[in-house]
Amino acid sequence: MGTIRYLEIADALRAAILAGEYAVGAQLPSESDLATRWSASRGTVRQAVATLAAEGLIGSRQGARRIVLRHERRHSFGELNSFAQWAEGLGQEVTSRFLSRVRRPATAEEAERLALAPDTGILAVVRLRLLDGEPTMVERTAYADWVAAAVEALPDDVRSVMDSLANESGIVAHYGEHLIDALGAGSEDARLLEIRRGSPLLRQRHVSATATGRPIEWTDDRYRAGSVTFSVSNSAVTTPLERRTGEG
Amino acid sequence: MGTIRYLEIADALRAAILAGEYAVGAQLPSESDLATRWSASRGTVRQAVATLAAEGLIGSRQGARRIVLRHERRHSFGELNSFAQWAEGLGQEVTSRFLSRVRRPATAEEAERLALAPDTGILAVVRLRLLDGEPTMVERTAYADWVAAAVEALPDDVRSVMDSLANESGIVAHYGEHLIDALGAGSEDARLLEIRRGSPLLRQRHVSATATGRPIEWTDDRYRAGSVTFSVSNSAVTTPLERRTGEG
DNA sequence: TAGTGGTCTAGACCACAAA
DNA sequence: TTGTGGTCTAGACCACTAT
Repeated sequence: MGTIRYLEIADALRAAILAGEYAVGAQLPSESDLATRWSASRGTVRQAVATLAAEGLIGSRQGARRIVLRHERRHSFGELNSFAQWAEGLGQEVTSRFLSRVRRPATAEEAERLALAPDTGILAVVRLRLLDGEPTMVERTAYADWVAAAVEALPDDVRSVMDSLANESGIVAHYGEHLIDALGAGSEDARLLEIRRGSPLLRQRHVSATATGRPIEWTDDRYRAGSVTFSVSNSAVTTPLERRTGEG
Repeated sequence: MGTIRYLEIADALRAAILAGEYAVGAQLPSESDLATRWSASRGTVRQAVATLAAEGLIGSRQGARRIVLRHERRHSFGELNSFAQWAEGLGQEVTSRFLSRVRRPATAEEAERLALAPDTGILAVVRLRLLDGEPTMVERTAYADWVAAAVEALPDDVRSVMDSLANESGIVAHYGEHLIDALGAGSEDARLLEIRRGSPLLRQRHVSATATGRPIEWTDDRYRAGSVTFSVSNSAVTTPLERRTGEG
């Protein structure tokens, strides 16, 4: 089947690392070892270990064996972009309270983030997300004009809009950009999350785009402080995280 | 010189993208085009474009040309790990108010994050960072026992501890892990940052490690809300960011 | 000095996209 | 159908680490 050699090797190595077969700091077998062991070429082995390096699990330096950096697995793209998918992976019960869904002209920021002409009609949706019954996050999403109809066709209580869009309309997110900062709860935030106005919130704004780079949605998610933490690992060669001034 | 072929190609492509020679969504030349144009093998060209893909600048899908996703450059590892280096890149004046520096036994969390035995002596340092004179961030760092002496040898008002450690002692950070969340200001935070207790703060905790994976420092940085934003870009293939429950 | 990862080549075949 | 990126091979030489 779709048995891709380097992914097989990467999966096996990842499984061994997550199972604790290598201590943090321990050395992995050499590339040539792995190549003979899997009867694969060195290039294929390198692709496998590059995958794990990109996941932050292992590190390498010229001349020395690769070393294990962490034991924890990394979440998938889907888990990052879909609250429902993430919560399910945790085994927590996720519910949604649907608050509003209106068509209106895009604000200047929405138009820019969605690469639309100013005042293009977008679909604005507000939802409250609960984890195990606890109000956890307020989600305000602007869907681009060209997906608005597909979103409106979904039932109000749909578990995951992005999952349903993928299944029903073939609209799939391939790229994302995330902006993370903190702010005080506004009055609507406070009422919905059952906290005081001005209480600290963790805000994650993100835009999802298709494989062709076309923006699908722009969302502003506000989490109660203490309910989630974002984690990023980096190295001198891969630096996915960036710090910016102000509110991005 | 250290003229590495694929980095040359990557640099040229990156420069062209940042200069706006390709619109967002525009297609890059094909791999074979680039290979002949640079008289390099296809493998080398692929390594170049993989570099840009890891930076989030371009995306790709089998069968179609690569496309440009963004025009902005990404910060370097150093800029992410060193507040001073980051602020300098912005052209803002960064000052530090030194608050305390004491040796004490590691807390349970510090010992774990630094991979030390419980109660090992660490060096705890607290600093207030100001941007253009504005109190912006409170930084609480625990340096591992084996670097404590080197840090103590530095002057109190050193611009960047990590830079100085690299220059003076050859201790260089190669890997980092970052945990980002929000919380309310404690009384010390509030006093130092000149805000009210409970005001929202953006917290970035991170551990830096050497090329061999040995943890150097564990820090808790708290930013005034609105002063910084973190940004991460991801794709279906590279997902460096992760969301976790609770406070990590 | 031997082992290891980093770079590079020149081919090959396949899966997928677009016309 | 043609072009494109994705996977894979079997070599080669170099830079660096470890001993």
